[in-house]
Amino acid sequence: VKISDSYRRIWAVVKKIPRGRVSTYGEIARLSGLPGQARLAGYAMFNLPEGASVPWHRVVNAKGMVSIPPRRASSARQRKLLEAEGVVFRGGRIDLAKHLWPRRAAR
DNA sequence: CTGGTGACCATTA
DNA sequence: TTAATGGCCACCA
Repeated sequence: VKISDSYRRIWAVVKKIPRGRVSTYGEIARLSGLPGQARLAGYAMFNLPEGASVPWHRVVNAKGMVSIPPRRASSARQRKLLEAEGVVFRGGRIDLAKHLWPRRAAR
């Protein structure tokens, strides 16, 4: 399996997300030095090696929702894992203002 | 090489 | 508020 350098950088950033917090694909891409490549971040999660110590479940889309197609088993698992960490879902969405990592700088 | 796909996103209507 | 649109780009047949 060919693993690109971009994947490694993305995974390294995802590892930094603290328990009980979440980040978005776009944020992860930006923090990985790959601005505008949110889709690549999603691809990197999809292609995670089994058993990798990467908290993939703490990455959601910009709307604060689980972005894995419901037909995939990991979709329900992601929500379960997050709730177990204290992340609150409200109508299928997470309040990013409260759980997003890193915190948005005041603008 | 070309074209289709996707665990995305900001903008516009 | 939701829905469509265009941009993004690695991967694969």
